[in-house]
Amino acid sequence: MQITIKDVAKHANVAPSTVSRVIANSPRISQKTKERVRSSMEELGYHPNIHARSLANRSTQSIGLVMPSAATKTLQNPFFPEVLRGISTKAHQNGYSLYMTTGVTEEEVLSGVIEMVQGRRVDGVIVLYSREDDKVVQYLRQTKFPFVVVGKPFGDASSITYVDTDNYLAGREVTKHLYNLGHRRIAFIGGSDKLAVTQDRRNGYATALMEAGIPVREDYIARAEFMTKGGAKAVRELLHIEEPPTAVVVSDDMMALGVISTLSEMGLKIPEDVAVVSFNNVYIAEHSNPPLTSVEINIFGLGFEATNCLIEQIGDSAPPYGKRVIVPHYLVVRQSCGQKNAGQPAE
Amino acid sequence: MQITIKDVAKHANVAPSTVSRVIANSPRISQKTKERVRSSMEELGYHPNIHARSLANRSTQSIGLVMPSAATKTLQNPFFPEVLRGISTKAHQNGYSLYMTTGVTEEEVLSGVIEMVQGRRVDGVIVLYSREDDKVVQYLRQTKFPFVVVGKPFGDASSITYVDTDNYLAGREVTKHLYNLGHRRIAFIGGSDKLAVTQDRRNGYATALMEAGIPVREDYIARAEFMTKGGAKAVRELLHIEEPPTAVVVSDDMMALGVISTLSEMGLKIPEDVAVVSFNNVYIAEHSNPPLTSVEINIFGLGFEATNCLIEQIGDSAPPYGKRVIVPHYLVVRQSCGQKNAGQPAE
DNA sequence: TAGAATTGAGCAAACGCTTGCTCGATTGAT
DNA sequence: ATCAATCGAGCAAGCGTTTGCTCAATTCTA
Repeated sequence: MQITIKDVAKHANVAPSTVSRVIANSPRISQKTKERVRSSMEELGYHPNIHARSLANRSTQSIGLVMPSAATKTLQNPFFPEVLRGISTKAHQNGYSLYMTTGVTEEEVLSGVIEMVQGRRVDGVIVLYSREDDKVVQYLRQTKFPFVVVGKPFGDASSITYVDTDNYLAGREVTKHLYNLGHRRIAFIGGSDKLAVTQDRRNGYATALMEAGIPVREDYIARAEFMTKGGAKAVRELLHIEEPPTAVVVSDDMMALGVISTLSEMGLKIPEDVAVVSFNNVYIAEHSNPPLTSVEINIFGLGFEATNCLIEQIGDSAPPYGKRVIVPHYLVVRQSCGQKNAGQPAE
Repeated sequence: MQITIKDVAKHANVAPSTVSRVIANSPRISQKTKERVRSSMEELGYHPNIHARSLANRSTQSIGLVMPSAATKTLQNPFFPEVLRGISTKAHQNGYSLYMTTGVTEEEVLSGVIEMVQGRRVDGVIVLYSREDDKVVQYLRQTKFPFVVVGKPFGDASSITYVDTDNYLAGREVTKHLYNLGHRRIAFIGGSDKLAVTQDRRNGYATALMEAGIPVREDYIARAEFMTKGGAKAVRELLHIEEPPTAVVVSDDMMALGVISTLSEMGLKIPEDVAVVSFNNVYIAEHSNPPLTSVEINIFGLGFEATNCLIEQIGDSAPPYGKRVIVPHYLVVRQSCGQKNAGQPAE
């Protein structure tokens, strides 16, 4: 059987409550007693039972992670491991551990979350995506359970704590960069339209075009799955239109990988024939062929900050609801977008 | 406050114990009562408190994950997300959730594990690596706590359940493949020597050479960190020796990425000047430049099977200790190793 | 139709820990 | 030297479930 607080108490010749207070390092216990109890704990190899503790004081020291449905697919995108690193680092620093549920459908994910929350399995939740009409966020919000979103939430964003990249700005900058390189026919390939990240980046793209006096062509905007396959498919379509783009803004590195390998297969040179820029600057962006120009968004930082906010929220009962943290980004220029003047000038 | 079993009991006009038995779907409860209780649960939105349940039950429905120390670094290698996918899939199918601790030093990891185990936070543990003299495995084994190792454990492997690739065989095959391509000066770049995976692959490599009548040269064997940086450094050293190798077996795709980009930087062509093969066939192996020839080891399957074994172990009290599962692998030939006759024939 | 067997549900004692109160012993003030 | 204040530690009541027993009601047997 397990060694319980009673065993320790007996061994140290005190009451269980005293042991408990020693663990909590309560000032009500004398130094002498504390030492005696501590050495008993040591000697017996005592470790508190987490469930008993959580039950008694209604706090687990853990954080729930919500992945997009089909988490299992998602894990293939290096974004998630990286954000996980950030989360895990901060969580660990503060003595929290991580609790993951995965589900393949939206319903499964939601019920997983409900279980975490109602079952008091976690103290707070981090939602690793932001999707329109998302049940999870709705639920979390209405139950007033501590949570933070990675990405910009929909609806009444002002009341939700979130950490995000300024994707709108990033989209604008990237597009402008291509414009400055001489490109005039610039396309956009995004992931699911329901995702905030796609919308923001696309809007930034459109704004940049408008600022440059270039009309936004619907047929230059493609959407696809967030993986290489999606990118491959999308770019194929784009290049079949009459006046094919000379540059393309891709909303995600993995998609961009798909884009560039497809272009190579089609016999097109990057960046000479088509320039490519994308977002996230995941680990492998630098190792693709050619290396990807990509927006470094500090994914680790997103995770880290999100966890930070969550822990704040859990701690203070005074809810600093509606806090928002924007993690800075910057463009990392590599070969895939070409040099100045390398693009085909307009008309 | 939370809705408890008592609330449900009151609402359905039964005793708490009855509610509990309804949840467990005990045959001792009549169909009628079950339905009544169930609809009460539904109506009140009842969800059992996990901690109370675990406390009473002595079972959590969760699995502990042990990452190598510096987990946070490790997460950069796509191996882990992928194995996580496998684990998560199987775990989810069986109603288990995942519990992660991370630590940066070995001691931290160990104490995390002890906490999980002694604190009865998980029902079993999956160790995601295998290292010589590993305290975690020692501990787990001596406490007789259910666990399985991904990778081949050291010491008395026969008493430990594990799932693994036949890395020895894979190492042999890969080396032989290079030999058949005409290479005679074949080097090996491995990760930490303490890791079973490195040792096995290296031994396979050495065996293949010996079988081919080629002496194993110590200066052809390099070790490095398990990431691109490591690969880069190692290959630079290898190419500085007098008779540089014409082919190199790299123990990990990420290292191989480092290798090939370093080679490119040095102005060497792959596979013409140096052929490269590696292991794991992670998602991006196919997207590197040139695409990597790599051994597909079914990482997902490793995770899945490991979870499967663990759940078996948790379930049956009859311990099927010492089970071992070998997940099959196969070589995926891409450009990085070149075609037949492309290598430089010996002498 | 009486008594035995069976069925369905409740009682209450755990599970291991926390925490508001209580209370004796020490210390300090007068 | 007396009484109040202070300090250190223990008592016991939870926290929300599970589960071995008990027991009343029902069904069956003879």
